[in-house]
Amino acid sequence: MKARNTSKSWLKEGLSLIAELGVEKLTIDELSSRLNVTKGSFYHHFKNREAFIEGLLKYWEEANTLAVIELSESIGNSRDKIQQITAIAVASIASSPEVSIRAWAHKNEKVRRYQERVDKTRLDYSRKLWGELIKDDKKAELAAKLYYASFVGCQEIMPAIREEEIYAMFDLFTDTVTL
Amino acid sequence: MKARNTSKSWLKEGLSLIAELGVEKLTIDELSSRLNVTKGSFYHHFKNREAFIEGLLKYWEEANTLAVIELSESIGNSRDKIQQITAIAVASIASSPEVSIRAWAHKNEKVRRYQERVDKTRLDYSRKLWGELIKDDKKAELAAKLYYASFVGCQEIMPAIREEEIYAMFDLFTDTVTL
DNA sequence: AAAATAACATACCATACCGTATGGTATGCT
DNA sequence: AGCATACCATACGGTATGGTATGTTATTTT
Repeated sequence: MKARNTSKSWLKEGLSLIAELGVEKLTIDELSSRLNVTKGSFYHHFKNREAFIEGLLKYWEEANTLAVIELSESIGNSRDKIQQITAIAVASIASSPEVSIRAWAHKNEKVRRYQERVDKTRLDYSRKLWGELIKDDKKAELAAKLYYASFVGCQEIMPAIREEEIYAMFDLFTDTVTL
Repeated sequence: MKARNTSKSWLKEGLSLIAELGVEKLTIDELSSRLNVTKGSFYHHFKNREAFIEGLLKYWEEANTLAVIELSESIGNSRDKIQQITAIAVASIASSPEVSIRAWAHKNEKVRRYQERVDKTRLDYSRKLWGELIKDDKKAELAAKLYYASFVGCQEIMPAIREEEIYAMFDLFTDTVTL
C-alpha cells in the first residue's frame, strides 16, 4: 500500500525527470505515469503546467543553492568552505537537472529569472569566499568568476571529466591564483 | 523574386532557430515558415527529421569548430593563437546554438556523439596550445581543461558576463598559470 | 523546345500533449 | 456515523507536430 502523493512528490519527480530526460519530456502524462497515478491527480495539486513549473523552480533554487550555501557556512575557514562546497557540487553533477535548466533559461523568461538569481547568489557567495583569500578586490572578483565558470563548464563538457581530475583542476587554480 | 532554397539554407536556418528559440522549437513547420515555404519542401531535401538533424550536427561541427581551429592555425605564436581563438569564441557567444545543443546532447545519443567529438577536438587543440606555454605536461593538461571549462561556463552563466570582463578573467588565468 | 529534374504546394492522417468535466475513493474531523 | 476534503480515474476536446501522397511550378539539361 503505497503512500499517496503530495505536491512535493510531484516536484521531486519533476526534477528527476528533467535530469534524466530533459525539459522536453517534462509532460504531465509522463509525470503521472512515473508516480503511478493519472493526470487527474496532477490537476488536483497544481492549477496548470505553468504553476507546476513555478513551484519546480522555487524548489530547485531552495534545495540546490540556498541549502548548500547554508551547509557550507557551518564549516571552518574559507579554504575549507571552498573545498566542501566544491565536493558537494561535483558529487551532484551526474544527477543534476542544471544542464537542462540552463538551456531552458536561455529561451524562457520565467526560467531565466530563476537562473539569474541562482547564478547571482552563487557568484556572490564565491566572491565572498575568494575575497577572504585574495586581498586585491578586483582580482578576487575575477577569481570568483573564473572558479564558478569552470565549475559550470565541468558540468557541461562531454564525456564528463572524472571527479579526481576536476579536483586536480581546482587545486591547480587555487594554488596558482593565491600565490 | 527570391532564390530558391538548398539543403544548406535549411541547415543554416536550423542553427539560427536553435540559437534563438531552442531545440524544442526546431519543428519542420517553424522552419518552413521561416523560409517562406511549406513543409512539402522540407521532405524534398531531407528524408525525415532525423536525417535533417544528422546534417545539422555535421554542419555545426564543421563551421563552429574545425573551421575556427584552421583559422587559428594561420597565426603566429601560441599566445597569439589563444588570444585569437578566445576572441572569436567570445564574440560568437550571443548568437551561438551551443547552449541548446549541450543540453540536447545530455539526453540524446546521436547528439551526444557529436558533442563529445567537438569537445574532444577543442580540448585536444587547447592542450596543444597550452603545452607550448607550460613545460610540465600534467600542468598543461589541467590548464587546458580549466581554460576550456571556463569558456564553456561563460557561455552559460546568466546574465551574460560582459566581454571585457571575460577577457580580464582569461588574462588573469594566463598570467598566473604561466608564472 | 521538349524532357528531366529540383523545388515547392496542398490535403490529409496519426499521435502526443494540455486542459476540462465529471465521477469515484480514501482519510481525517466532529 | 456522517461529512468535508484530499486524492485519483476516465473520457473527451482542441491543438501542434511528424509524416505521406499527390500534384504543380520553376530551373536545368539535351
